[in-house]
Amino acid sequence: MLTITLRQLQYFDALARIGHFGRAAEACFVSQPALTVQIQELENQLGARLVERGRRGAVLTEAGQRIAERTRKLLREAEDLVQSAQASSAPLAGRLRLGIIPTVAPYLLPTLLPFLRQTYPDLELHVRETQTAILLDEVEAARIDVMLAALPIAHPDLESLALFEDRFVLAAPHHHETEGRVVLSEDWLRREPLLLLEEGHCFRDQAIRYCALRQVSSHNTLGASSFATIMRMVANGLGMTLLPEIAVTAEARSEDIRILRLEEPEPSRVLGLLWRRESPRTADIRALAEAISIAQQALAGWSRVP
Amino acid sequence: MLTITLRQLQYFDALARIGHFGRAAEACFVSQPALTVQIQELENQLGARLVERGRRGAVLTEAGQRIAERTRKLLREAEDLVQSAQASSAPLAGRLRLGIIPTVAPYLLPTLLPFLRQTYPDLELHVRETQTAILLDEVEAARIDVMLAALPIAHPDLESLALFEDRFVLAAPHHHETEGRVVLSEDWLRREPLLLLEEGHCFRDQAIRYCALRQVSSHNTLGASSFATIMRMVANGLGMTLLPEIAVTAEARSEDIRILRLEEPEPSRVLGLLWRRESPRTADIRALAEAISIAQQALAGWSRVP
DNA sequence: CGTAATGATAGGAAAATTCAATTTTTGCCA
DNA sequence: TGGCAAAAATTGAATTTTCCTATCATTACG
Repeated sequence: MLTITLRQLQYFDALARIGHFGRAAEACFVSQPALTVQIQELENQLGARLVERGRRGAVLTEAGQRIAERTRKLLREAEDLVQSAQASSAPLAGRLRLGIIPTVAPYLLPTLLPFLRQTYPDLELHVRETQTAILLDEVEAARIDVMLAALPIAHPDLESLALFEDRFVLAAPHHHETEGRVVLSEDWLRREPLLLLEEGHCFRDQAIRYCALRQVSSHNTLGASSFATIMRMVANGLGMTLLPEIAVTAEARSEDIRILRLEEPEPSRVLGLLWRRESPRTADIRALAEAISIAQQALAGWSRVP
Repeated sequence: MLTITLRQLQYFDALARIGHFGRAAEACFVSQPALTVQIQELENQLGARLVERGRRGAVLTEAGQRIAERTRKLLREAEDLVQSAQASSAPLAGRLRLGIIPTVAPYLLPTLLPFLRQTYPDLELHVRETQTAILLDEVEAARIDVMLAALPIAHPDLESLALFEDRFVLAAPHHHETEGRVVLSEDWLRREPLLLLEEGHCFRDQAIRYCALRQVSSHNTLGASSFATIMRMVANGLGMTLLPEIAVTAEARSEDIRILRLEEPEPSRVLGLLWRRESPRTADIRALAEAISIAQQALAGWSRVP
């Protein structure tokens, strides 16, 4: 008679992911007993033990793992169902949850958000900023609808759309008076350390890969959590950094910083959207892509890159 | 936050299928207001109108149709999830819902059920007897797990497994003293009307197709709802009929009935199981197939077909 | 108009879910 | 072994949800 409930499945999904009754309950914004009871009820309904309770929290049984997999799928589809209903009305109306990587969000959003608010007043955009790996998890679990990150990302269940190319430029202290394109040499790097973001940022990896390609070692990598910090250091003559062009306008205001183009072929990243292939919001997502492109073009227009 | 409930979806699914609040409520074993309220709640949660209420009941809106489709899919998967848990323990344990066509059920079940009860005491078999078309719907909607019917049936979402061949024999009044194989001729059919089951039984269609193949017209087709009725008439000399061999032992007990083999190539049907490709019970279903084959062989051993 | 069919609404009862507080279980370590 | 601490289960009361009966509102049709 199908007596289980979506709530039970949500609790179980949280428990399966987190492996701890108390913390899973917290993640669901309910008390531990509430979650415990629902899990027990689910086990009764299914006639199978799903988790082993032990000193170190909850561990899924074999059956539990199978069920957890189906549960995730079911919850994704339930999400889709709700989204699908919301997508029924106008384009870009209702709630849309967008994830953006930290090396893009602060530069794109100031242009994108006002534009969206004006063009699609019925859109309720939820923005989440984290690193690619976490965003990928969340897209896959239908906790966000679409993410903006650096492509390419190969994933069987995700679809992607490239939006624009974002070149990397060199930000150095103002005493560098070089004209024209710059060559990144080992020699130079020794004099002027390269400051990079902390681990986990894909931009950091891309920068390191570029250095490796240019046969220069990129040690001495501070590990800041934002360009703002790094640029403060650059302005104070503590080193230089690679900066995505999209960030130039915002981060290189100071007269103490000199923005230099790199020799051809210039390094760059391709930014694009990713979403679950089965997402019912594809129409909205394509409209969003359009909006982002417009915002980016406006942004590029103001750039003071030479 | 995913605030809809499976119950709402069940009610909506019933409403979508039935198109009438009162009767849908009845089908869900709740009162009409209960269903109405849940549908309203669902519409609120989704932020979309799903049904047009009118004088002639409820009609789905365009959005409603899309949602109904997703709802069906979701409910199917929820069913699968529950089944999948029940399938975890022993083979053929837990509830298994089997649909059988009426021209098979009464002959196979008396042998099959005791055998299953003995071999798989933990199996809780629910048997449903109806015609192929209805069974197909129910298999597809995951309201039954597997069906036994005459193959071939082509359906993208269903898998099938042929179990055994069931020949057709001729059941005629005892005054027919013919020895050996019989040829079904137009001439004969004029003297002795062919009695058939009512519309909807696939066996009726198969019988008619055989007659057409043999170039004899098969009008005068009473339309009984069971072989029992037909055989009573045959025994009283009111005509003859085609009978599946599986039914011979049960239906041709009377000395007033003569069972005659037909000339080669003998007509027959292939009986087999059908189930949804994604059903989590395939292991159980294959065990069931085994059991049915055994039951059928026992049955064939007792047959008094010449 | 009245009527019959259909869905919506109201009010109270029953069931479920939840929370805070407490107890039991479990594994660990002295 | 016995105490300790973390984790989950249980308890009991409060809250929320769901349901039912009875009634109302709307609509189309004779």
